[in-house]
Amino acid sequence: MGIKLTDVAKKAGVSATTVSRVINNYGYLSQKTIDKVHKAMEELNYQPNSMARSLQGKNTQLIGLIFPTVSHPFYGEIVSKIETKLFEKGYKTILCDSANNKEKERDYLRMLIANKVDGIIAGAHNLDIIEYKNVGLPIISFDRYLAEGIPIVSSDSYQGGRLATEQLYQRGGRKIAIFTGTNESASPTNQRLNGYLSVIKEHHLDPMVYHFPLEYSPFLKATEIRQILSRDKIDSVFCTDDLTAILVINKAKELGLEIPEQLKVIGYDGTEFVQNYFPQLSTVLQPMDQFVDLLIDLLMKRINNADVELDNLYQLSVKFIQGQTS
Amino acid sequence: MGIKLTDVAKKAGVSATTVSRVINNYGYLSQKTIDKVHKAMEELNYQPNSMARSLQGKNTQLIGLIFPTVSHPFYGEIVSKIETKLFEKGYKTILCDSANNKEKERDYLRMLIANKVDGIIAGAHNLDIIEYKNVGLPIISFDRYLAEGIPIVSSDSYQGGRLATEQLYQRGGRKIAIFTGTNESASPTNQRLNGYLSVIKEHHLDPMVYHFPLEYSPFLKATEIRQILSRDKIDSVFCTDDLTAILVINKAKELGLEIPEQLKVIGYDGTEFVQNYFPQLSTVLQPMDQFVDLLIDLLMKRINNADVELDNLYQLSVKFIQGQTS
DNA sequence: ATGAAAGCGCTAACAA
DNA sequence: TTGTTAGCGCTTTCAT
Repeated sequence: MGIKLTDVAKKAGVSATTVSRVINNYGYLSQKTIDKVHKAMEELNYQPNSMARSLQGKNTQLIGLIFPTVSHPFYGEIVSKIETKLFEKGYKTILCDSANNKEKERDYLRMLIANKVDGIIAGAHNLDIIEYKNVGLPIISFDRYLAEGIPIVSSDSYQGGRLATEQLYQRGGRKIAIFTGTNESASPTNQRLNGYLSVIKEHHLDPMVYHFPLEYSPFLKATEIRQILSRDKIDSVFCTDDLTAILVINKAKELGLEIPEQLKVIGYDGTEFVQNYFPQLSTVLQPMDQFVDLLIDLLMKRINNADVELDNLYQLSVKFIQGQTS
Repeated sequence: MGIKLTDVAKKAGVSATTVSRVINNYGYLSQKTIDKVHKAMEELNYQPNSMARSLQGKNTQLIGLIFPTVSHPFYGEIVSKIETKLFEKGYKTILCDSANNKEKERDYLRMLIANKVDGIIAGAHNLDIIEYKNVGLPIISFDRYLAEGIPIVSSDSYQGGRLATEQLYQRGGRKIAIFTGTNESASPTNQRLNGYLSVIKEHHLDPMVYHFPLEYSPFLKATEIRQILSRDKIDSVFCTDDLTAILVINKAKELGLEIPEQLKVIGYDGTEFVQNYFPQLSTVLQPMDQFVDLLIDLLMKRINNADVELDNLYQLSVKFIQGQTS
């Protein structure tokens, strides 16, 4: 293997203990010794072995991130932000793209335990609640219900759903549809639907709810959207994510529908990516940076004190962004 | 800490060694013992400590991935694919978003060494070559020159550049511009420019080369693109990445330019994301899955035999995808 | 101010 | 077929 502590000790003419003290900046040391050791470390290009360090029961400074996939710009963006902030705090990130696959998620969870990560931030779940309960590690969840006692950070999806739907109504929409994912009753995301329904009800409109299974490919989804748009009388669509909204816009154009005159579209997420490359899209902006700050703050609290009292749900407020599609 | 091997040994009434043998499926064991141990492991919900294992000098089964940022769909997609494939092979992925930041990249490199990763796949570099040379770990590079002896996997950028430019010419383009990144002479990416130049020369056209610094925000880039489009006489643009192409299309629309009649645009990358959500874009498709397979194959070869002879450069062929923007 | 020795959880000779 | 023992690289009492 590489250069180790004893090599440095030998070179500097001191004991291993002393080198360890220098590295950890701990105990009494003469400046002369410190310099000697530093010099030896540099000459040997020495890197302490993290494995050996964490064997003592010290923190691994490793955090597991479980998200569906970073190939999705929304998750890519939040993962990137989390990773960056964690790195600044001296943590490394183990990336786990669960791919919405139960087996893979279970394997990952095991692996993270085996690797003695200090904590987990999870934005995906397909496992039974019990499996998350048994992890016995600090976990914070993003936008999903995992298990009792695991705090959830999410946007105020109910308000977000209301905001988008109300906008569509104000702009003249009367046949307002919602395009959303599969019904996961316990997750905050589902509140977008409830927000939509409440506004629909207030205005005495007919709800038009379309569910798209998670495992649908974008192509399949697009095909179905095209069918819906050409078949059903719809003048407005609230999509519970921006990418679906983009599909709707593409298909509407193919069908010769004028946007926003004949069809109004509002998305949900408002990533930097969408703001930069699809600035025309009206959307509900989720506070990504606040998510990240809060997720990490909460996780750090749990890591430093496993018994700290945390709320079950943290809801951050959203903002409507007026584009040209509504 | 958690449950350890000796706890299992005690519970099963055997020695630690025996438990170790069961875990590693190694040496002679009676079925009875195996069952006993398995039973104890399950009852205790035991997970071996990877740290302790790798201290013996065994592989950590950890791979470091250094890429600019997974918030970019191209890198998000390739990182996601790499991660998935590595996981299937029993490796875990440490994600390093270098953010094109020299300090961060250096810190990451140190950290990966300290964590004794088995290898590195790097798709970013801002460090001096010497630093990569000194890593002393299997490294494979994606699309960048890192140092002598570190194999590069990339698309055939020269051909790609020719392909796109030739297409623009065939479709009637005579004022063909290229929008590209900063000049990094040693990197394959730069060959896209050379491919462009060669076709321009063949047809006796004037080269129109626009460089955009890497650190430009999309907004800044868009502003500049708008200026260029309204100021200079250009009838075609070859963008060396798809996102820039999207910006060009957005700004062209703002300026009332008809696409492809008044302005033809071709991008480069052809991620699944762009194919799904921007199907109208003409682009040069990079073979993502082949990249991933090759990167991992090469890395595994180096991991299993540090002295294995590998080529310096692996160029995979690209494919032109005809959309509606050219 | 520094060093010797024990031990973190696991594996691998070597014995039995 | 199983157990004993030493040791991976580092930290941490306890001495000196």
